[in-house]
Amino acid sequence: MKEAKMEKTYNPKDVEDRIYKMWEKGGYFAPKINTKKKPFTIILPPPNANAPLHLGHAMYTVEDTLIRWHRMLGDPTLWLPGADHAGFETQVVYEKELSKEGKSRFDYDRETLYQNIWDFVQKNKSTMENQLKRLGYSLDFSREKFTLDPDIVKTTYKTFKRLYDDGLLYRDARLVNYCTKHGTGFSDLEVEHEERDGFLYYIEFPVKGEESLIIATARPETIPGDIGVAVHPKDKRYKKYIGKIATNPVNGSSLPIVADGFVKMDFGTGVVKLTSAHDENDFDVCKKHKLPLIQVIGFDGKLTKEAGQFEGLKVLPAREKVLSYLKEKGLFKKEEPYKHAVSLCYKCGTILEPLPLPQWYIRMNDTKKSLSKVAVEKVKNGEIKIVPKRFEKVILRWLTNIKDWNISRQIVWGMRIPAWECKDCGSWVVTDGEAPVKCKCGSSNLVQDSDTFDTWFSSGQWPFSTLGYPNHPDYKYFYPTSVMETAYEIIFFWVARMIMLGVYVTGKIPFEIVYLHGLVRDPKGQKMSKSKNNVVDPMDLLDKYGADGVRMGLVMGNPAGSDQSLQEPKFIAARNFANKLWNIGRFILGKVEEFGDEAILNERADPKALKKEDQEILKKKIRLVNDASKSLKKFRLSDSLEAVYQFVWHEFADKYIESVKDRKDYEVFIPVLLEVYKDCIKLLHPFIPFVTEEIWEKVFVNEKTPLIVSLWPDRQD
RNA sequence: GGGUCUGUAGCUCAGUUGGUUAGAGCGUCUCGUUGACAUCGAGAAGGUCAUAGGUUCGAGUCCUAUCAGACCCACCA
Repeated sequence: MKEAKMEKTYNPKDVEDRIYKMWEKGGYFAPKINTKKKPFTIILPPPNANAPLHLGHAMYTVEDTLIRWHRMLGDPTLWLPGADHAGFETQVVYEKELSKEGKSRFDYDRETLYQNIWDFVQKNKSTMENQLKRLGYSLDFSREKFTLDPDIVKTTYKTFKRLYDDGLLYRDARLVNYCTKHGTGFSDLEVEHEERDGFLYYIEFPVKGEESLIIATARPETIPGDIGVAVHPKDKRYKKYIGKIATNPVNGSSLPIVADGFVKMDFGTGVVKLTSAHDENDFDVCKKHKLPLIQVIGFDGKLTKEAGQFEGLKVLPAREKVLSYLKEKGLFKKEEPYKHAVSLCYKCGTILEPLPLPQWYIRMNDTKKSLSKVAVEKVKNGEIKIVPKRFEKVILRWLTNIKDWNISRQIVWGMRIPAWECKDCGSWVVTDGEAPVKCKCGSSNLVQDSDTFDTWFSSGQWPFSTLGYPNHPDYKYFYPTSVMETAYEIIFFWVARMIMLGVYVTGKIPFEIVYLHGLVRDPKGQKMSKSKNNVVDPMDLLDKYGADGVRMGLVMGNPAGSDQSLQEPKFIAARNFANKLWNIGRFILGKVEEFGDEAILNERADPKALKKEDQEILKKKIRLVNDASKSLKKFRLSDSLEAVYQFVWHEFADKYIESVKDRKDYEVFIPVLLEVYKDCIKLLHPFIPFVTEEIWEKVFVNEKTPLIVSLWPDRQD
């Protein structure tokens, strides 16, 4: 009893590390597989292994709360940690590091660059692990995974090959959203759109044997790459032009005039120039009318030799030069202000150029067994539930309008695509990772695609690849997982793709519930970003308020799916609450000491001796257990925590404990104190694990097992 | 162009299927307490729940419109 003395205030720093090590040593994070019980599983959204954790990652607290709750319910509970190599993101971060040393990625060959990034990532990975531990997360690190672990890579490759064999994967030279600064293409999702003020330029295109056509364009610099002109088939104004030949006003080339329904008669002059290689609509139309591709903008962002006299100019200077050339020739008619959306690189804001580049695409929406259709079904029929519900509409909308997914990236960092091109017959050999010996044409002149996967292609398979699909006992037992908890920001990037790939590969849903949390913003409600210099390091908060304070401060008053702005008073209140809770323990031990009867710690009160206030508080406690549990079942974590908070502070402490101070019948009220206190400690443990575990050790000295594996109040015998 | 969300006490926000005097934290004011806790207690002030209609016996909660703000999606030259 003496060595269990409690300090006057709860000091997280003296406690957290020791308690966490005790949990780890006891092996409590690792579930015991019991086929008679339904497991509870969460796969941690793998943080990007290119930087320390940010405050948003502390929202993983929601997961730890659910995990600890289920562990206390007696479910075999697995929370599997991991880290994401985060292909493009990490390469960008690493290149920034390089530029600080005055270097760039071009100073290294592929292998060296890869190895350097690998080392960089390993360092970050171990920092992150320690940070996750400091937050108290009861992750089973014995099962930790990294997206570039050999078994994960193998699984990802197998999926790639299967998609290919099933006809759901193809290689095509379409126009890709290409960032000339980063030197890679993106999927549609990574493209940012922004309204910009620009001009619509009206240019005269001479036509043999007819009056000239006037064409409105926002991109005169692409005129050297024009390959045709289009009008609407029903447009009376231009009927007579169809089939005739217009002249390219810049280089005099011949431009067939075709009719196509895609032309908007009421836009501009109702005549469109066709730039096969730099506009998606035009690209499609040209394909239909068998007009060839002329690339006038290169992958370096400069005009190609196809642009003739404009070769070597960047896009905007080229625009000026072309316009002044046209003005000289008298073919420039007018310009008018024009607001339109431009596509930007989400990383650097560079205007993306649609450029023709062969990429691997996953077919999404155009076949019976399309990935998206199956995913839509699983959400619609309720097999997968989304919390909060409003995001169901969001994800369904996206899934039903989805386009084919470009998974090729022209970067080094990531999983190299297991596809080889035969340099003799031009066909491709796709494998599940092994280098092929020969092409079907017999040639062994095979060269591997230099591209890597979109990082989301591998993380999209995370729920089953981490569990060892298809044969590992973990996969067989823990899949489908129970909950996927993540930020609503990545619902398309990640959640939707996990559903599609999970169902496609395993035939089962990857998770039953999707719980989405919101952003953690700065105190003014601004998004945190390095450029705004308003980033709060979660580790600083940890030092100030303890892990419990940070966890509680983030969860309290924050319902699923809503953003919150960081409020220090919330963390202060949470820290104070931990201290209040702690002091209730001190009070009880003080009473035990006062009456000098330690045996009372093991005894129950005689029901007949209970006073009215004893019965009252016991009754209220039962109701509390009920309410708190119900809220957790509905994923209303904040409600659960708040109910306990109110009860502990304003019922138990302010009223009952005050009422007990003058009483002498300690053999009655001390057992009551202990009974109520114990259940409160349990109800709070999922939220604030450290202080509760420490109290458990100090006050409930006769308990056989640590609090982390004790039974939830309503599960007691 | 389409869609979603938000607007509740001075501040930051809860408020699940509509139901008695609308809640919390912080802040403010008064008083108390230094033997559980000053990271404390007792009490108080403070809200036409954005606005205008509607449904209902009854609406912060449902419907419509308006205003203000945030965000997401989108190939219209």
